[in-house]
Amino acid sequence: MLKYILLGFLNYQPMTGYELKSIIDNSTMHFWHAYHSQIYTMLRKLEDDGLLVSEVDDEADKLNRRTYTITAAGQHELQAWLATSMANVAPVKEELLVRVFFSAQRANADILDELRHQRRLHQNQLNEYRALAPDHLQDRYDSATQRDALFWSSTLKFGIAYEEMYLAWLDQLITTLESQA
Amino acid sequence: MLKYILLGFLNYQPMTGYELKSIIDNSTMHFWHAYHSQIYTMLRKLEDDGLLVSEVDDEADKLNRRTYTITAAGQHELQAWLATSMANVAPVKEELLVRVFFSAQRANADILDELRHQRRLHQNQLNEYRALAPDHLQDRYDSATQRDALFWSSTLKFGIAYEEMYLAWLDQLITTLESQA
DNA sequence: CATGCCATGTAAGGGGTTACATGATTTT
DNA sequence: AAAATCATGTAACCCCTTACATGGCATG
Repeated sequence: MLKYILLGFLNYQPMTGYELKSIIDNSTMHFWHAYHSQIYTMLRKLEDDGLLVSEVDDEADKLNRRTYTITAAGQHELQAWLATSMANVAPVKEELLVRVFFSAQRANADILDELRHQRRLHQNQLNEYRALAPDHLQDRYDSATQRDALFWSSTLKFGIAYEEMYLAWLDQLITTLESQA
Repeated sequence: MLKYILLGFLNYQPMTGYELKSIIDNSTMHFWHAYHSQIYTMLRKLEDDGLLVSEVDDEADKLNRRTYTITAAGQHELQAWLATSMANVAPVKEELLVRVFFSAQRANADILDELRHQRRLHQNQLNEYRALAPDHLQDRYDSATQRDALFWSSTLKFGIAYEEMYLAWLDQLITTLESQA
């Protein structure tokens, strides 16, 4: 998946691994994230596969910044992937639900501590998403269109709806446990 | 995480790998899933670590069914894990959002095909969750209490809320794209 | 006697996580 | 001068996914 995220961003304009890391942290974090170690490794692999080319401008800068550019083969692979259909829904993996599922033997006070802690974290997450201007990404790309902004803001809406759902669920469980005090 | 799911279920009663696979498929699938290859491997590892013990009853059955039982060390490790706090929210990984994010160059008709396809899948998922009786798990465990049922049904509520949220988000995006026809 | 389900495993490859490692530039 | 940020990489380990592989039991 990271493969297509990198191809997707580089399809707008050439970038370094560091810039890609920063953009992923600031724009896809509500549905996909990656470590820098993973990004640099994958960029090398995509270059080996002929989907990207890279160059370091030794003259102009000593930081060894390697700028990656998507190739025609890379663009083709990206479009081919986008055209394929997802056979199944992506499975959810939620650690907190594992903990809740096996919580029957724990004291309500301890469970409530953890739930309230999680509630704060998710409230923070929601606040961060809401603080993002709808066009916070558009400013970074010359080639971004109104249509890009439509899809980007749609994924952000998902992130907001997810956190709102999560908070409502937490509140429901917290209220239930409190009423047993 | 699978480690604690296996310990968690075996904390109710001894079981075989096959039974654990079946129970995971029928009860935690909305927040965690695992392949049988992973389950058998992990059970062996947990036995090596002294958290489980297993035996095959050669006399009574030829199916080589290996029944795992949690040890005191395993119970301790499970409780210790439940007592730790999650430092961060679990990151979401949603392939469909990756696709939507990079969809600007695709035709609306193609995107709508995929979104409607996903809508059907998520509607099916929601219907399945709603069809589960609130006590569908309780019947399987002698030692399950009312309190177990409370937490189990709470995680199921999460699954239902998640799918409802997902459908509402899909409908919103579908409507937006349709209005551009 | 064929199909479907019960039952358990191994192996290869891919992807994700954490830690280690280094060094330049910019800001305070 | 110190601290923060920019910038790139490697290595070990673990987990997940897919495929391969085998064989017993039950039902029609």
